[in-house]
Amino acid sequence: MTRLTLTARQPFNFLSVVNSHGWGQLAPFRFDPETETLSYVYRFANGRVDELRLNAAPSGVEVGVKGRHSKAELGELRQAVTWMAGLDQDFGPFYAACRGEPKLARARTLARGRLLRCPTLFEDALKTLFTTNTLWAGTKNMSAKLTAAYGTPLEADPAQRAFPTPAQIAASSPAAIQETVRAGYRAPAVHQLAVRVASGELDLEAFKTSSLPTPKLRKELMKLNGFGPYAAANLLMLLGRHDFIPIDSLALSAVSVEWYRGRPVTAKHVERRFRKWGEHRGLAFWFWDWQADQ
DNA sequence: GGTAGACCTGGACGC
DNA sequence: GCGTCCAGGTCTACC
Repeated sequence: MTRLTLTARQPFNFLSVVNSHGWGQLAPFRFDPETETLSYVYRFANGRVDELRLNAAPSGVEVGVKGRHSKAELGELRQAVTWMAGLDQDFGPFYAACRGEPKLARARTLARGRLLRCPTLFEDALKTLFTTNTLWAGTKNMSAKLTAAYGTPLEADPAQRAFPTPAQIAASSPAAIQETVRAGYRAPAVHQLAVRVASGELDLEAFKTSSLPTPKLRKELMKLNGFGPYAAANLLMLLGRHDFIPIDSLALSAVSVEWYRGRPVTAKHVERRFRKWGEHRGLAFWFWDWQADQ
């Protein structure tokens, strides 16, 4: 077993990352609450597949992976986990903005702000697509079925698979994806995204380091088939851009209970309530202590 | 710019 | 076991 200890910018809380949103429940992630271990079946750039085991370390994250690995593989692993757990993200300006707001009083003490991410934006994009117009059980199902149908198996335990690459999905067809993944009308969008990325026509990963202003980046994301305002805002949050709020039905309901005595509200009401948080809008919304949660 | 309806799946419910 | 209803964002057509 190889063990790496990666240091995070402080404050950092491993469980806050794991529990930041539901990604830890989506294949090929798996979380064991007893040991507080987050597992992920990772596919290296050279095609090798291994299971990563992530645990809290005093100053960041400890990564365990079976077998011997080359220097290049370990370097790739460091880079991947740093991205996934947002180890180098700085939330100082957000915490400063939270001062004086009781509804965000716990943000700094719990080191909230980081959102668990997948190694590739392609995987985050497909999972975001799987959250649209369905219940959470459906999102989990579609992620699990896509991984099981197209991902490369782990040699030691073939029941476990890595998330499929764009090429693996592109080699299939929308009809096959609809049938095996039960993705419904989303299947053509899933296949089209995979084909565009696999062919090199679309460099999704470049969005991670894009210098485009957030509104322009949002426009680019909304050009993708199946990505409307909610999905684009969700991906922007994962990219560390927090200017837009992913407004779904739960968001409308939470804002309705919080400020409008349960009366129906629209996206404009949500935006109005969080306008003052500027570039931290998404974070303020995401980590707000909602009445509806109590 | 706003609204209505179609797109799919799976869970809940009634019979 | 079967049929019906409902929740969930995006897209398109229409006003």
